[in-house]
Amino acid sequence: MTQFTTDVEEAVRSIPAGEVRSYQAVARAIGRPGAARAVANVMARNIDPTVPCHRVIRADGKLGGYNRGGEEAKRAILLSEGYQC
DNA sequence: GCGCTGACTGTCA
DNA sequence: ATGACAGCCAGCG
Repeated sequence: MTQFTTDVEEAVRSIPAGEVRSYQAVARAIGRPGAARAVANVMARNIDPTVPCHRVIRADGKLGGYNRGGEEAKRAILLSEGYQC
């Protein structure tokens, strides 16, 4: 586990339920603007239940991806949390 | 230390 | 508006 990963997890954990943040926004929050791809990489490899990675979507409003059932599951979770996509 | 990969992003055609 | 291309960053072999 690297510091970068830890920072990403913390930033994602700070996202309130029903809200979403783009990978770029998270990257900026941890002081690495432009590292959106690296952030996505952390999400993809690190499956941590303490991190609401389903609240992290693309900057264009698309869901992006999910390691636990694909975009369908992600969309379902977001809907159940109150996020209208 | 080098090069490839990916749940991305912004720009151009 | 939709698709293709290039740029950026961290992790891994």
